[in-house]
Amino acid sequence: MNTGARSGRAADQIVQSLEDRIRSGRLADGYPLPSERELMEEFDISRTVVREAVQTLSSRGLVETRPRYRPVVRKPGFDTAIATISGVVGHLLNQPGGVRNLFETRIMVEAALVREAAKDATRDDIAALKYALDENRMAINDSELFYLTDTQFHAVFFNISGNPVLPAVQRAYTTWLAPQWMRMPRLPERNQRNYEAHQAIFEGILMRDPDAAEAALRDHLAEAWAQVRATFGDI
Amino acid sequence: MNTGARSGRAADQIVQSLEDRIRSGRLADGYPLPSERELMEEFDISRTVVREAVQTLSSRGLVETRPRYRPVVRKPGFDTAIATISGVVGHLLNQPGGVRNLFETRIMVEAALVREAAKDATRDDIAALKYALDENRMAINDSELFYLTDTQFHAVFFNISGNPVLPAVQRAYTTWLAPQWMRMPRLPERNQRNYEAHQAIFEGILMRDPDAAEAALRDHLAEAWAQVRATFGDI
DNA sequence: CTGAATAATTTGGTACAACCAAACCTAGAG
DNA sequence: CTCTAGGTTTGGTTGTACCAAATTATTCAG
Repeated sequence: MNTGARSGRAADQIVQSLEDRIRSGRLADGYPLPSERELMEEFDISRTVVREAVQTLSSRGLVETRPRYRPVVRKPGFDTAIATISGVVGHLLNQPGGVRNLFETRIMVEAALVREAAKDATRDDIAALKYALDENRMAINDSELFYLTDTQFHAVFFNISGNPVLPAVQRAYTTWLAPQWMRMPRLPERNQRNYEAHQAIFEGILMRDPDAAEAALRDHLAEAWAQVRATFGDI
Repeated sequence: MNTGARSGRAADQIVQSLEDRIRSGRLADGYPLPSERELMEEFDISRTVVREAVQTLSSRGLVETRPRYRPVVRKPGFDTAIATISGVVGHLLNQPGGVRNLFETRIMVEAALVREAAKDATRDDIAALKYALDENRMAINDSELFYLTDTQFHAVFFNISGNPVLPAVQRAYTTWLAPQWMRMPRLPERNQRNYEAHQAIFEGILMRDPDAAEAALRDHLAEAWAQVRATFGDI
């Protein structure tokens, strides 16, 4: 059937339909989509449209496509949402002030989290912090490992509230800001200083002193930023 | 030339190339993309691949496509990034606790902004707040207008820092949470209470008292949330 | 000469058939 | 039972063709 350009959007109906199936679970998470040829029969459309629909689903993060593999259904999570905008963010970060603007929001968010931690952290939360801090200390002489434990330490703050948005946000920050960090010289003495900064934040939380904890966090991140600037100049 | 499936990604190269041209300005913002047939000649590929590339660009927000019109180049901004994930976010909000999780992050972010405002707001910032507050008061009896001025008042906080990410974030919050707000009964007495809450926040900032301002903001948003729950139940 | 009506051309949306190469599946050899 | 060889399915790509809307060129009335 050749109906030409009806409304200009044949693929959208397919997208809608598949979207419903994914949300309802009729297309189960982790399983491959029906083959393109099956879909074109089922919906009575050309493969062109099927492929367009699949691509749309892919760009919305509802299916995961690798070249030459069957698309795999993915029920979207917050990480999916973040991955979706990574492309655009890449552009924004390359603009003047892009990295700085993003990093500033990170400071703001994490400062808020640290305050909340200082006010509300449970015994378990503090134990988690202590553990992460110890891991961090033991990695001072291994810069690769230190980077990991550093991230882990900060991650604790994003996990405390239990709100699933926040860990995703942290992963976004680390992903997007990683290119800068990765290309910076790894100096053990910096590790030492960073560890001490972490310790100061931890102290503030232990003391239930939001202002002190926040101040320590801000110092820490401001210094990190200064190091970035010293390496890359104004970005 | 039929080279079959070489590497599985012909469109990606085109996307890359066009992306560069957009970023460098050789494809100027606001102008239409070359026609599909021109592109297929220039890159020596089939129209299928051209269309696929264009769709990818569209999904990344680098071009704006309307059915039957030439795609228009759009240099991405933070709003573009937000628009890109709106689809996925829609899914997430329909999940249990989705709205709540998002609203909680909004409280957190805005609380942080209010604190910063209380600490650092300039004379101009405070004037802007005062103006928004007055507009808000004068709209108490017009629920439609009140909603607007309400949003405007909160917007001031997202603008103070000058970081362009934050206004985009606020637009995202208002867009994504609007469906709930829109369907809630508009009662003048609620307008009155909300105005008073805004006033309290403003007072806190005027007094340079971050704790007071934050507390007022949290009360305000918590009450808004309570109203949402009263209307929709657990969501 | 101007402006509106009209014709010609371009361009995006869709369909269909065919081909390649990688992934997948199946059956037979070891 | 494992492993390999071969055939089959499937995604990636091309080319051609057609329709209808958008754009441009042309014509003609005022």
